Amino acid sequence: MNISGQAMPTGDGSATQRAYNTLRKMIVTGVLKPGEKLKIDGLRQRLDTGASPIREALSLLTSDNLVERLDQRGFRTAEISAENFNEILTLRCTLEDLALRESIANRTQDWEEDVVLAHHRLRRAKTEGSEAFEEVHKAFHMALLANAQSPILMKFCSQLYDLNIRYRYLAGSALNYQKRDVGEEHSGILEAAIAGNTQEASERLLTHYRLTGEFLSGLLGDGALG
Amino acid sequence: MNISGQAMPTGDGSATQRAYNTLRKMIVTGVLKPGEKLKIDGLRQRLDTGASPIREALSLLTSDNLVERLDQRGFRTAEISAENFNEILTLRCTLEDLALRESIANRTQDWEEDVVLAHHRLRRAKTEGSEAFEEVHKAFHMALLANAQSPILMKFCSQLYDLNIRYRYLAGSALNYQKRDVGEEHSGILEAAIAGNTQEASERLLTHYRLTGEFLSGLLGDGALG
DNA sequence: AATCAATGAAAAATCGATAATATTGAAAGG
DNA sequence: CCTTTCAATATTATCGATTTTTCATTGATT
Repeated sequence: MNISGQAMPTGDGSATQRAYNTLRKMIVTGVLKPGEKLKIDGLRQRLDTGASPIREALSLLTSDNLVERLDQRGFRTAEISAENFNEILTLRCTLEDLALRESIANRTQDWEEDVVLAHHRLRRAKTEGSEAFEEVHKAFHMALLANAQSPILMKFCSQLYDLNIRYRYLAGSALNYQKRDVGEEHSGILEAAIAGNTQEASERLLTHYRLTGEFLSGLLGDGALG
Repeated sequence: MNISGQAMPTGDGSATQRAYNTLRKMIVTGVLKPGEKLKIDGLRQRLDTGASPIREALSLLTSDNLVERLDQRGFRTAEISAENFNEILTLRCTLEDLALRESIANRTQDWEEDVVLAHHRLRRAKTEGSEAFEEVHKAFHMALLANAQSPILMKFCSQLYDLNIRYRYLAGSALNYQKRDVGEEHSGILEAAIAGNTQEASERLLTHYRLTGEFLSGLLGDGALG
């Protein structure tokens, strides 16, 4: 398991793992649209690989809730909906809250350093919305939770993070209209966490998520997405 | 998705799905031991099918945390440990508590009938420990949660249920030495749930899990398992 | 006009064979 | 005696071809 807690194949070892990484990115970033039929042959050509790696990668993605498998009728990307989004947001808040509190309860110097480092990288990554930014953003949030010593919980959080970020990508540039100081929000969470201030860290984290959540939820309700 | 909320292939349609169902059962029931190497060729012969369905089934099981995928070194069943067990128990209690409360909050006549029916089938299934019993037992617990209207949460609970039941199977007959009236525990949960008594239902459910949990945890600590 | 069955095309699922990779065990060297 | 190296073996991963299933279209029948 990698740093994010996701059961993500490492690097570019096998064709299956390359396919998994590529497809996951394509779905999360919206290159493959929600509900889109995923034809094996099309993907095979697109990723320049055989059918077996594609099928295996899609099987893995099925259990990440990013792909649906229809018995004998192939695969398609998961649909989006306001209900689905709200479910993700709610679960995320519950599980990350749990993980963060546990993480802080177990806090060690090593963990504090990891979190500070992750935060530094996040600050350095200027362009919000870019692929590089999203990567360090996720890394920061996962680092906060990593000390909970709970691999399954981490995996759930990582999965939910990806499901959520998919909606962020779909909203695209609309998100930039938000008048928020996200950097300030991150710093606040970091400070509270390393100070061992569980309650405040949790509140700040959940607010951080809910602010984006309400905004996206509004877009979904208007039918601006999908 | 089926009644349990698990992303389980339906029936015996494709070879992949048969393989998935069979392998999952074999792992959960301990026919395949924890940490055991899963050689493609061996399974291929054992299940009388090709390598592709086996590999796909194993990929699916990977994301259920029942199988580990080692880059270019094949598959093996997930290891067991006291930490892993405790993590499963803790998460299960948190998530099922959440789901049950939501389920009760949304309660409808249809749901009540579903739960009563599931409970009846559970009572009728005499022989505890048998495969048939375990099936209706899971069905009962999932029925309790089903009304939470939260597919992802259901899937998590179903997954955790299977992970947990695996330890129960490994403990095997040792469990029978417990002096408990499990039937009474189930009835208590049922009554509280359909009466809309959220707090009591939740407490009874968690006690139900923790009683078994403590017992199993004891066995694990003694090194009686694994 | 609507329903149903047959047909052909498209796609998915599966198989068998091959290529790539890891593991094992024996021999050589320190 | 232990470690390292290398070849033989076992196993995984992947490909290309075949089989099976689904889907869409057409034409017949009620």
